[in-house]
Amino acid sequence: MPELPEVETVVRDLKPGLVGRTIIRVTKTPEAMKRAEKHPWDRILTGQTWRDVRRRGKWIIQEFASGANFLAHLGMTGQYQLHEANETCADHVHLELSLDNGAWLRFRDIRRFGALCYLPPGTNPETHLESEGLGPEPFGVDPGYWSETIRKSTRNLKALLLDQTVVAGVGNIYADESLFSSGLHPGRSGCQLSENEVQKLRKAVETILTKAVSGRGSTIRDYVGGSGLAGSFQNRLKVYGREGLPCPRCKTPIERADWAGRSSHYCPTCQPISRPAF
DNA sequence: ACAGGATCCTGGGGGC
DNA sequence: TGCCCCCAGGATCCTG
Repeated sequence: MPELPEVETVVRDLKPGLVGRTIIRVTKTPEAMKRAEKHPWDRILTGQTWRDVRRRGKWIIQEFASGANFLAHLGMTGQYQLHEANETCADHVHLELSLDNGAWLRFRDIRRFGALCYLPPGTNPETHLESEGLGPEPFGVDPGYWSETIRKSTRNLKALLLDQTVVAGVGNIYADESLFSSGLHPGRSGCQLSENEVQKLRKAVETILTKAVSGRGSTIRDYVGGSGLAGSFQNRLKVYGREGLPCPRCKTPIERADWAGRSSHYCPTCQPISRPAF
């Protein structure tokens, strides 16, 4: 579900309510989540105090004063929210933490594709994620790295953008939007791109994600921020979810086809499959 | 090295 | 109202 802008929004919403707070009780543990590590969560989380909350790719990094880190990934339908003392608990809450100010922090995940990971003191979370293959943040990517990675690959652009080892944080929505913005067809091979095209794509990814962060992300179905507020960027999407509707640039109906096993939305006129002659 | 499919899950929407 | 089928923002694993 959530891509970089949605995860960033959750982090910004949660951070002021978590930093300095202490977990006094763990009232639900994530046994039902296959991608949550097996830990005595009750024992390792109780007493921890948040020192920082930040994002890396689609991961939420919670740094505790003890030096331990607690990582959360929202998968497709994950929600990570702070609740007031009296708020009732929805279905599919897999982790519930009671804080020292009476608030509750709940991790809810309908489809259970999310992940939870605990790193003991001494393990740097960013280094850990990078050792697992996580690629660079999409902001301020070195143009040389980008060109080298994209242009030497025969894979199609949609697959490259979705690959978290190439660049971290892009998912289906913003891959489609970035490709439209740069006039590139999702099925084009990375090695077919000119240097100009590849840099246009790099800038488009950065621009689209920045705008989406400003709009608090896109709420298509389940996504809400850390305070429960929905996103707004879904209203500014130009191709995603707009199959059959006119292209905002040229009025050609937007098409949808599978690339890299994901439904991809694009304008067949503005995003030609072969490189324009001019 | 890469494409494609299956897989982990639940729920919403459309068609009948 | 109900049932069945398809679809979904992620990521991994397997096969060819």
